Amino acid sequence: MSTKAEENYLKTIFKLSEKEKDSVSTNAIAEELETKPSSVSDMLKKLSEKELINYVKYQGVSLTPLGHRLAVHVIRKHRLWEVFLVSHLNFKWDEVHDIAEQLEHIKSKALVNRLDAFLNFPSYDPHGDPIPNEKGSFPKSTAVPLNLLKVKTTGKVVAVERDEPSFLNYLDKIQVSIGTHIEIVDVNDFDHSIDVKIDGSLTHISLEVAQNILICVL
Amino acid sequence: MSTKAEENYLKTIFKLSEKEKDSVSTNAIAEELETKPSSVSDMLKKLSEKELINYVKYQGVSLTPLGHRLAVHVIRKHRLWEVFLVSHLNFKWDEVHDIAEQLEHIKSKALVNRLDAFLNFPSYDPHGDPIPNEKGSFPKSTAVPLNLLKVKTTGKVVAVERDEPSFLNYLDKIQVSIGTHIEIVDVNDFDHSIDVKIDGSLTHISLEVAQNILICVL
DNA sequence: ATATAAATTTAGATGCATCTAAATTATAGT
DNA sequence: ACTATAATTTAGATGCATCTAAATTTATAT
Repeated sequence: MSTKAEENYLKTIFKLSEKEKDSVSTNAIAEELETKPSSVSDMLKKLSEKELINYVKYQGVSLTPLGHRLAVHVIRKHRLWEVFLVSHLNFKWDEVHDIAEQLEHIKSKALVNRLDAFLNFPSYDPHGDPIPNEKGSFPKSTAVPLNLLKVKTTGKVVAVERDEPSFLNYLDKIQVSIGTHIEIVDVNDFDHSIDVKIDGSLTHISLEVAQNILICVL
Repeated sequence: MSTKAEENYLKTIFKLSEKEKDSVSTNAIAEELETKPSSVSDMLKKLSEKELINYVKYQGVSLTPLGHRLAVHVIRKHRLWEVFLVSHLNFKWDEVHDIAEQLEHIKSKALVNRLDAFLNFPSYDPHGDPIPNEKGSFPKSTAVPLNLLKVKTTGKVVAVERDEPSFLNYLDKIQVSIGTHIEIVDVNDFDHSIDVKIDGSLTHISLEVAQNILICVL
């Protein structure tokens, strides 16, 4: 049986693995979890003993198939609870992350699967993140970060890559949500900020924001 | 902020306080929590330092107003989640206790209150136990244990006092659930077992079972 | 009233998850 | 190839929740 801390480490390693090629560094994990590298070392040793990660000292880590399965299952629970909170309890998309962080550690296979059915097997959470099914496979998606699009391209927001209320509130302010139509009007070569047309009206957004908005080109 | 263990101790002290007059003994707590009296002593010291209980060494404990509030809040969460599990996720009444034991420790005032509203502010959980409102007050109830009724009395099951699947499954088997009508046909003076008529058909039940079925006399 | 039994607490461990400070290993620049 | 720096690990603590075994206090029974 896995502890809450172990599950959070696996989830973090999974997340970092998506970006950072094959192996994930101790420091990267420490930063993501807002803890110390020494604490991470301790935990990596334990996860390795449990055969949840492949760990060679000083060489970074990767998930074993077992660890991968566990990480995906925790992510599944997190995202399903987020759907529940937004669609049935009327939370806003910027309010659900912290609560889901707690709910994702509830242990009951039956609960997850019945919740999934109750919610009609959703494929995406309120931030547009894909929800793996019971077997652990994710729905396919062809989304691209907004900053990679060329001028004149038009697309639809399908997901956002950050959970922080500050980011989500900003999106609310500029009227960006899942499904919003966006057209690239101009790209500033100096700071890579972008002029976009959001549902008709012109807005200026920074590179950092653009990188965290995923678009499906129309 | 309270830990899971602390909350479980407070809940147990609350539960035992209902029966055992004013103060609750270390041994009683240990037995209820299936732990050792020495562990209980340790925890009582901590709860006392946090001013959640009144504790005099060797003299048993009682809840302070603060401890009482916290215990009631945990019970509220437990019972609301049980309602959700049964009424929206189609769990049976004998399946929800263990899951609710986990869910009751989720920390979010907003979550509890929105769940309460989503469920339409229920007054009783699937076992008939009263659900305190946001302020901590319980709905009044005039229920009496089945074993205290006299022959010929008729009543309606309004609650059961145990959560174990073995007990609840037995009730399912003899077709007793919340709302069932029961008539006392005969009481056996030797072992205090009881002959009852349940929705028309005659059944024989033990004292122990009768003690755990709460009746509202009609 | 006092010995004995029962209940309770203390002392000293263990495992988990974390920390700081120090040591070790890897890497990058010249 | 060598050294300075960065990354990582180890050693040694701490706090939480638990345990066993031993000591202490309270209750009981003649």
